[in-house]
Amino acid sequence: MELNEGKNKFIEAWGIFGSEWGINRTMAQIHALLLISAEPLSTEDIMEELNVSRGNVNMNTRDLIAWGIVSRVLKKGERREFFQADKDIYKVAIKIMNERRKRELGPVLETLRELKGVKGTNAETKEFKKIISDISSFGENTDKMIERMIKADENWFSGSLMKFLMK
Amino acid sequence: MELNEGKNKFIEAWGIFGSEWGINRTMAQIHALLLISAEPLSTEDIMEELNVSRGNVNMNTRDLIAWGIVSRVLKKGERREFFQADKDIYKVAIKIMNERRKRELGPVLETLRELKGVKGTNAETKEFKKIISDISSFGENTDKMIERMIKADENWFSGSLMKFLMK
DNA sequence: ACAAACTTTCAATTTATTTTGAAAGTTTAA
DNA sequence: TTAAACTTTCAAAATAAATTGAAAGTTTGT
Repeated sequence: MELNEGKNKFIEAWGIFGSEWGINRTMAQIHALLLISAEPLSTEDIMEELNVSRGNVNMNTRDLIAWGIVSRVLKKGERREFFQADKDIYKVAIKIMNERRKRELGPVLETLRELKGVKGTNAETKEFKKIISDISSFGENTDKMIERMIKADENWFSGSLMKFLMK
Repeated sequence: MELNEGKNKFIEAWGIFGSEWGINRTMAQIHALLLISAEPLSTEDIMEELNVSRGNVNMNTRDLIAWGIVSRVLKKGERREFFQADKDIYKVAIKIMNERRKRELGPVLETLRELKGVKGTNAETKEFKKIISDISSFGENTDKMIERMIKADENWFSGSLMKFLMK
């Protein structure tokens, strides 16, 4: 397979994968493009490569930066900004997990905590409180686990425990 | 908080959470409703409770069943079918992970394997092959890890390793 | 201060996804 | 076999999400 065909296939696959997981397709494609690009790319490079508008590139690069997996870089003698993806895929995975933890898990855990305060002692209420409590514990544990992964040594994910788990 | 208000809040929260992760909102809401329901529910019960059409309930209950987290049950003396969710949240999490692994991770890993076959020895190609190889390893490891979790003792997730990880 | 170079915003449009609901299909009991 | 009870399908409609692109905003060099 030729390099160019390969690049296109990767960008396409990454876009589909992202959209299956609730991530905007173009954002995933920009991420893919930056991952496989040796040099940082400008807004115009991305527009051209993916055939999307300036506004779209602007919004999605901002999002990628907010996720902490893409950074702006400046080239000397160049006025405009370039974008560059973090190529350490373990770090990227950790950051994505952590962002989703904060943005999406957080609010649901908050709701679950409230729901534990539902009043009543009849069978129906007990059933409700039981499942809410179960889901809440599970969620809180998952949350803590991810939090610990982040706080731990940066190498945790590629380190010994991970290796043991994935052996 | 009253039970009914609590139920509604849970259904709403679960629906939002699902949709953030690429799961159709109604499907997540039906799942939520079944999770907190002491008795199995019929199609009509669900239609009424969530204000959605018969076709919608039919499609989404089928999906939930395909995911292995909801089952059909028959009540004696009743013609129609009822639906019931698996209330063991650990099992549910494992099943969801496994389904997503098969459906979504699988295809992307397949593509990555193909992409390793890209030809060329120049710097650009090497860069490409390096990142593809990294992503591929990471993906294959994640895949294997989940697979092992499934195959292992059913109690794995609530068992000692999990407890250690989440301590 | 000016204007060129560049970035950001957002209302309007396009595209994608979800939902509806009525018709077709199936099962059951008599 | 018939009809009532129930389930499934799917084209059309409704809704939600992503995208465009031009105008507004900002920064930089002279």
